[in-house]
Amino acid sequence: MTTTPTASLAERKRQLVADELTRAALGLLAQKGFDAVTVDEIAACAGMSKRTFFRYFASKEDVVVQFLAGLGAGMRAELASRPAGEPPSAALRHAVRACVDACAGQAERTLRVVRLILGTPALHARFLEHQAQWRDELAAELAARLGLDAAALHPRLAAGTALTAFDVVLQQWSSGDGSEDPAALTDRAFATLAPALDATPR
Amino acid sequence: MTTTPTASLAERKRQLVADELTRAALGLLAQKGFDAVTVDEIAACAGMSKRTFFRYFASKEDVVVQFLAGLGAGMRAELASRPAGEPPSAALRHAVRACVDACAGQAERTLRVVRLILGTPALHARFLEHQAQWRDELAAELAARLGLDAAALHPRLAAGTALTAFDVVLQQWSSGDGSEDPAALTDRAFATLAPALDATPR
DNA sequence: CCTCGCGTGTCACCAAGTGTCAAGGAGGTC
DNA sequence: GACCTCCTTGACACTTGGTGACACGCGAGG
Repeated sequence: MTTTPTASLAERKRQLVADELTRAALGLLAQKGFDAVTVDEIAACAGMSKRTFFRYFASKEDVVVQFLAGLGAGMRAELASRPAGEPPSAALRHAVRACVDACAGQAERTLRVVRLILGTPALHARFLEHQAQWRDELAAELAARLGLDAAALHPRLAAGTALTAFDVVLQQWSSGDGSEDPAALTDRAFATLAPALDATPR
Repeated sequence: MTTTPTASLAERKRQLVADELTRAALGLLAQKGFDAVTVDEIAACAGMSKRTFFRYFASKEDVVVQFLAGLGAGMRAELASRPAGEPPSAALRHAVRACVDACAGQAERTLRVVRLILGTPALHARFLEHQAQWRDELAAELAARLGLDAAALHPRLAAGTALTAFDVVLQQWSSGDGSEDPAALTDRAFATLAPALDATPR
């Protein structure tokens, strides 16, 4: 049940196809723009049919946005792994930093994708939708840390505020030439926001 | 205020048709769900053709989201009209309050629309896209007030944080039975966030 | 009476997705 | 090697969102 070699093989084959589709898609989309490329084109460029594309990605937006899919999970995991005594501002800062550092790690690739997303309304919308999901998850994690109700105002506000910082940092980073250090931007943002994040909820 | 009567007449006719389409759409969508209603249906219910629908609304999402379209402009106008000496937290609070009060003014209608939006991924995405636009506008206004660069970190953070508050308040309000006072929620949220909004940018 | 402008309906068309079915390859059994 | 089974894929048809082109009807003004 754990990891039979056959399952692992099938899984790797699947991953291979997905990677090829992603590669073809990112290349074409970055070059010609989101609306000017059809799914048929992407599939043909990857050497398969449109139907296969949709077996791997739920939508044309998905192939771009899923490139960032792991970030949300990583952020929540990082937040969950922070020591319990740490103030929320520091814990959230580390969580966002985990994300930002992952992005900065493959800077040129990430920059291309982020610019594509921020410059394409349809993609931006999907990205924000993902972020809304992350916000709920971060809020739940935060509520657990603080012993509060997950539906309360404060954890949601704090999670949303932290994600706003992430958003602004991405925007700032991608609008420049990429030379600005996103980690430093993140720390500056959290220095401003810390008092609100650590406030005692009434 | 009114310009020439002829232009006003055409404008009012247009508005009439748009209202009829909106009415038909909101009725059907709230009743059957977003995906279960086709544009053909909406148009037929309003007594016109699909083509006409798309002459009034850019997309199926638009007919729902445009119902809230004025909010962003109202928020920015309110922010612009606040006295220059007021601290950012108070000015932003009043701006968001203007929005929230407008929503609370037609509570049952707004609640229906907001629940529809928050419960439909496609609509939620479009809504967030609008909000991103508002954020840029609020940041620009704020930068002008504070004499900062509109692309700087601080105005964007403050605008995003204020909108997070708006978002959380809407979410909280719509998830309850509507009896909770959104204005009070807004004030509580801003009480937490104020120190971050009024912080001096470095 | 004509015609000009405007809004609308009709039709054709493209692209995003989805359901369905048949073909083919990888692996296991006799 | 023959057979069977599972899984992936391609081909095709279909629905729906959305757009472009054109024709029709109608009121205003010559």
